[in-house]
Amino acid sequence: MELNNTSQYAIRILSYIANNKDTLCSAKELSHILNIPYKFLTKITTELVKANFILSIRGREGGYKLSRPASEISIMNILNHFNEFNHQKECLLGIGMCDGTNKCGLHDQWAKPKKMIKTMFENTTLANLEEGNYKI
Amino acid sequence: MELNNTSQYAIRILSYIANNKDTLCSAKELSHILNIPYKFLTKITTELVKANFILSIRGREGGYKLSRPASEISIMNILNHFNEFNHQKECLLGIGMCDGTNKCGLHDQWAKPKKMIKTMFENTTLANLEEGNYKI
DNA sequence: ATTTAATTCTACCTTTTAGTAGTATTTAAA
DNA sequence: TTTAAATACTACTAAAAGGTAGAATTAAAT
Repeated sequence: MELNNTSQYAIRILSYIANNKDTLCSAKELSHILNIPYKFLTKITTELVKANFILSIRGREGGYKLSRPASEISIMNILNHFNEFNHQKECLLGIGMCDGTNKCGLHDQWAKPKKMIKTMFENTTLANLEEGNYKI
Repeated sequence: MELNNTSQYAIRILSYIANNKDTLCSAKELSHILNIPYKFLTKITTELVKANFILSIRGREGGYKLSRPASEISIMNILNHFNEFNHQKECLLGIGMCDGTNKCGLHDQWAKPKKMIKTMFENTTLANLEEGNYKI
């Protein structure tokens, strides 16, 4: 009932980069400030580059920056890429597809919170995380 | 963003036992009907016995039954036992405690859905899963 | 040109979760 | 009293997630 480490890290990385759009962010900097193991972080950023969330500039003075406006990257976009929350009809109890005609014991109770979370993840973008003094 | 296998199995096992309160349920029967590997199932039922959700009757003709009325076992009770959803103040982004004065970027957005899920898990008991032809 | 500091690639190690195997214990039926 | 069928215990294996190591590549600064 929580996000896995990789997804959490990915959101925090992208969020930090979004908040520093005027400068390139190096892996070293990200690792220090976000307190994410350097080697694990670079593994994730490399994937974020391939998924086109960020662009990388290689070589000395290189680093990362967003590939598009922060307002165009939703939390749902990120989670989908890491296979979190993209099993729309998957059952809370893991018995396969769950719909009105063929549902698990928790289907009805789960429907409303699930929808709420889905909407929240879709409507929240990196731009929403920009202002404010949040934990990092 | 989903329940782990063990928790899912536990809920389904308890739910089935609740629905068959007039007979003892054997591990063999549970394994067959719920399609859960026998050995893994007995590992879980043994834990459910220790946690006092169910009673076991050993020996030939033995099996399991609820240790108390289905209405007194909530989904939250079960999840708490398996360490799902018992980190009340844990942050969605995994940066530790999250409250009004010290919060992560998603704290405010997450608050409402989280509360809703919590309430749902607390208010739903095995008795609520009894009637109806749900997937098993 | 060389050095330095950055990203990328390939491969491995560690921890947690999921699942299996075999045996011991218990108890009712035969 | 033996046997069959049930739960319980201990230990192991497999897969997935989390994390590390080291070398290769890139490109600006010197």
